[in-house]
Amino acid sequence: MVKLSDIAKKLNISLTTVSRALGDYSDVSSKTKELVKKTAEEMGYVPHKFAQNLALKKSHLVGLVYIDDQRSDFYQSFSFEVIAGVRNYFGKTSYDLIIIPGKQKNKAKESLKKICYSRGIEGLFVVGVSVEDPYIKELEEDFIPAIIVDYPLLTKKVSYIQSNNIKGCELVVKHLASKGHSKIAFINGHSHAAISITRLEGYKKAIENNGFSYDQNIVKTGDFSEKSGYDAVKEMFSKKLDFTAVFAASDIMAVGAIKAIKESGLKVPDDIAVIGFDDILIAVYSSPSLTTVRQHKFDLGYKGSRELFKMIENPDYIPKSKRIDVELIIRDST
Amino acid sequence: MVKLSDIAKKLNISLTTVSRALGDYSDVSSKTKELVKKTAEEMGYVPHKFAQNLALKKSHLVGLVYIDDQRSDFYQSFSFEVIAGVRNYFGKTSYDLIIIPGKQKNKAKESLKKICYSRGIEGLFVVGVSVEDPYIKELEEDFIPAIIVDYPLLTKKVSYIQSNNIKGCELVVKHLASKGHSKIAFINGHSHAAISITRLEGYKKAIENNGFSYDQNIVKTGDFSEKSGYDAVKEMFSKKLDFTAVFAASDIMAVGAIKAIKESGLKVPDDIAVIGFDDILIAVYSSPSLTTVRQHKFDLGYKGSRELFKMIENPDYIPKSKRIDVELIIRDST
DNA sequence: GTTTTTGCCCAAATCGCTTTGGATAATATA
DNA sequence: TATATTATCCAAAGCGATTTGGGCAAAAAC
Repeated sequence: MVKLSDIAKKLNISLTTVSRALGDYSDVSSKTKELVKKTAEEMGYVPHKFAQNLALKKSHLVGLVYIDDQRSDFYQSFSFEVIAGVRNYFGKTSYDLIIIPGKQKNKAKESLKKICYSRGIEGLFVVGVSVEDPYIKELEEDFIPAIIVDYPLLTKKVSYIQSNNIKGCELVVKHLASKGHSKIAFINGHSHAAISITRLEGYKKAIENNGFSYDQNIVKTGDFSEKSGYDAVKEMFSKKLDFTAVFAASDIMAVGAIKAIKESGLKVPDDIAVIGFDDILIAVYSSPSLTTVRQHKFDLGYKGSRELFKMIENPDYIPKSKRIDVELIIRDST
Repeated sequence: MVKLSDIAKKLNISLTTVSRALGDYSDVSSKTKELVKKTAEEMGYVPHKFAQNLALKKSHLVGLVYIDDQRSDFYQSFSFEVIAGVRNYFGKTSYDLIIIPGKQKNKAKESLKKICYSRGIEGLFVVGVSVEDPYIKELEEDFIPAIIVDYPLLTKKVSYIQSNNIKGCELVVKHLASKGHSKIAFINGHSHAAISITRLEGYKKAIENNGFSYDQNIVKTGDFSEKSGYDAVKEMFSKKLDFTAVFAASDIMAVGAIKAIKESGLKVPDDIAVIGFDDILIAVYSSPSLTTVRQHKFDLGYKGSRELFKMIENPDYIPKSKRIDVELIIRDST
């Protein structure tokens, strides 16, 4: 590896001058600058980031915290796209993305703080951690700028971003209402996810806004899995509850719901309409294809990163929480 | 941040001794060692990796190169799981994973070499790059240990890992044969993917092994997209070609094939059986659910990383290419 | 009672870069 | 002509660790 001192030696000038020439400082003559730059190029000089970072006390590193639990079908689709947004945004900056090691069986998680301090990480982008994740506790200590997806934590250094869930619910109910549905069952996700609360709230609000009455009986709690969607519908059938549409808080649960409905000899959407939430890949390929609320996952990552970037670059910046617009994607299940 | 010198000052011993005590060197008395360790703990000392790396000339960084092209449904499912394996493996080592910036529109990709050199990256895990990707050219220069998924490049420092595609094809044909099929159409992926060649070869071999004859007419080339699977089947229908089963080189194309078959009023699997490749999420949720060759994506990542690790730790190690076993997952489409 | 070994500790150099605080010579000002 | 500016350049001090090569006293060997 060629280093500054190599260039200096070759050109018979000081290392300092080489450094300053490459940095376009004004106290280097343009002749020298050009010469240095040309030689640097020729010699294939590439600055050594570690050394730079050490000297500058800046790591230019953003940590990426995410879940890749194999059992979680959802995060596979969701996180990947969010991360694509993060990657895209930071790809344009001078920051690199480093993956924070995930859970290791047997081994207790290393503390976030240690990980960050030891690598000089300057900010954290967090997606897919659940309420009880120990990382959340640490984040609350407010020791590093961070942006969290779907977990409402707002402190001096930490903020969050999420889709406009309330609007999503409103869109769903309005759409179903326009199709003549008034008895809309709701299958919510588990309470480990902060969004579940919001979505329930959104559902209630939308039900009322559209002049329907909230019926506790047709509101079920699943766990975002296909089976839980399936079970919820089965249960409502067995109780002979009255509903003509099912709104599931995730596409995967919606798919489960459809399965249960089909098994009962009913048709989607003719007998019962089904709507999901997320618009992950499955929504397109399920049959019937799924009407759903699209979350702009890439944007969650991209715009969240933009906010994080501001926080990192300007320590005085007070972060705001962000809300990303959602969109109703109408397909064959309604 | 507390550093070695802080501990040294507090304990009134030299910085050297502190460093060596923490490093468990034998030339430090056990009394001092304990004392140092205790104080380090108390003071919340965390070693500064940059400084360590600078001194050790080791970055402990592995670069992750992958595609997150939004149009590519496949890589979303595939890469994520592979990366999960990579993350899991390296999570157990002292190496961190850094994400190599992806393509930026307008901006030419920075050369891999520069990226690696400037960050001192010690190895590369590559997944999802296509044949004509400029990165591949650079990798051929053999400048850094690397493992590539599904691209057969074997040099002194670079190796690859892939599923046992040949066996996958064999399993498929044998399974279909056992169901009484002998006219098995094949929809291959595009030739930008190195695996397409292997899979075609595997198909041919399997066809012959099972005593059938290879019929050029029912072998089509798609591009891994749903539409291409759909089109291929439509075309074969329009040509009134004779086949009772379709083997698609990807689940997504298989889904397209199913769609085309259904549209023609035929039933899957009763009239025509369909088999895919990959076993991505969609396979479970499509209807009928898809019989497919499961690639153990996590293993590709995990075992590939293990090989990469060896290559990094031991520069003399001659890398071998790896083959990961596949598994036929029988569902409702056959 | 010397000499050697051993145990324990540390000053200083190094990794590759940035930055501070002059130094020097050329140019402008008085 | 003497002085003040300005334009260029550079030596040296960090950044926070590791490592080399002694140093020194106590213990072991002679």
